[in-house]
Amino acid sequence: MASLDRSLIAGLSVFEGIAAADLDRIVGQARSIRVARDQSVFEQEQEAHSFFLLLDGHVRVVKSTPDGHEVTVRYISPGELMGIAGALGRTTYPANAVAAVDCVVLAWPSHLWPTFATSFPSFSANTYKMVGSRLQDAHMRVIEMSTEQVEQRVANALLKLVKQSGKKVEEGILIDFPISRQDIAEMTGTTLHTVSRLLSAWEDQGLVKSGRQRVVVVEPHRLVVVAEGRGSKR
Amino acid sequence: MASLDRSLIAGLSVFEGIAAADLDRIVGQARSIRVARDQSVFEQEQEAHSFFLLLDGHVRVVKSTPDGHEVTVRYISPGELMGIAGALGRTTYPANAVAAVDCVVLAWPSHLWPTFATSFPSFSANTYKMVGSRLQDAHMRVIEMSTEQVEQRVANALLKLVKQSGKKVEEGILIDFPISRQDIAEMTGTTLHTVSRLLSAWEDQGLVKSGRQRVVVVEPHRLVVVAEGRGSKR
DNA sequence: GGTGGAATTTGCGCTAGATCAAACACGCGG
DNA sequence: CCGCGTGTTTGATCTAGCGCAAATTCCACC
Repeated sequence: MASLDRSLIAGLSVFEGIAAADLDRIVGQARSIRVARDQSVFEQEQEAHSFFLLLDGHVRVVKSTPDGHEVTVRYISPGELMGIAGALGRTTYPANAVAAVDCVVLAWPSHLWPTFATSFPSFSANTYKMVGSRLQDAHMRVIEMSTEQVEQRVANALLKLVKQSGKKVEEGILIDFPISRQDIAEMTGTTLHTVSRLLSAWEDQGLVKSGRQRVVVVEPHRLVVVAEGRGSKR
Repeated sequence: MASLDRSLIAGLSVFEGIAAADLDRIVGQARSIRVARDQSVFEQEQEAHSFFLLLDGHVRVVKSTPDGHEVTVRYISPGELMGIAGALGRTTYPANAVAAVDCVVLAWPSHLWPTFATSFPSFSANTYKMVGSRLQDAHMRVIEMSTEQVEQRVANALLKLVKQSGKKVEEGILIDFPISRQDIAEMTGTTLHTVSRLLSAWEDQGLVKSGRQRVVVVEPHRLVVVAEGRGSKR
């Protein structure tokens, strides 16, 4: 196994407040895995043998319903933990995690979690803080779904993606991984058709520029206006 | 202050695996509070000075949006923790908690959380397990909102309430606290009008019996059929 | 350079459910 | 027992956005 360096994880907010020596001990027990685009990191209902840290790439976390619907729960960015089912008392993964692009992840066996949690209190505190913010996110999603219309939800989703993985390009801010209309639909609880119509309309107004699996937000602030329901309509 | 007895909390799943002496120490630091119906236990954005355990009654956890919408996040039943913002690294409460009926709660100052967590590992494990299942719940809600229609969501909400707080009466299973059409609408992301129409229809079919702030589920299994989208329609 | 498949666009009709509006019942306090 | 307020029912419209269908564009690979 290639030697893993603590520099891989030093500076990540999850590992904040942990001594260098401890970082070494932590990294020492991980193995690093390369995951090709469209391959899955872990799968819904599968035994949760490991938990993961995304080092590079982007991962889409998706839940499938029995009746064949797919709902995207979140996108994971580099530096984030995923698959921490064990820390929450679960024995199986609650969702599928699939690589949106080629990715590099670190994996630790789940049985290390209790040890880590007691040996490195700030690690566990940071992790639960993150869990808290995900709970928060999920509640926000519920609220959005209950009170906002599709147009606002899609605008919000784009803004969230921009904030998370925006990359400056000359035309504006590019969402830095391939994302289809269908993907956006699964994030917002609508259909690819409606997303397509919205993007077309926004493109006409100069808010965004989009192509096949590619979205560039040209005028974020005007998109914010739409997200708040103060768009041209209404 | 009346002496609080460890029997108040022994047997609750959150305190599972904790020695009697420790239970005494835990209870010893709590104060018990009576909360009248419609009064709030804690409020959104307020400083999270305490966390709570509901001993008796039912509490509705509601989030308010800036534009005046209210979304019910969950109902708390006796034995459940609430307001554990501190455990998740938050300093303010994320929602309002209002008593659906007269309630009795135990309250601990938030600053005790870190001590409790390290002194009673199983307490913290149990708590995070509960957080995990709430995260799970929230995701389920998002999925429901994205993929199911109102009829199914309302049926699901009733079934959840029945499971949580159902009380057998001669006509069927009563939801054991006052709940209005409006309340159900806020749980399911719809309007009181639609809820009223659904309940009327179900009453005609003999699935439920309902009155002012009162719902009795007569035939749970048939309601399950509706919840799964295999109702008479479609 | 062509070609097949996937992603996208766009039109059209339709319906679930919101919105608006009004009448109604229940239960409480006087 | 009466009235009043809050919760509920029910009707009548109106529309956002879904479902279906067909045309089109783009890309990857041969």
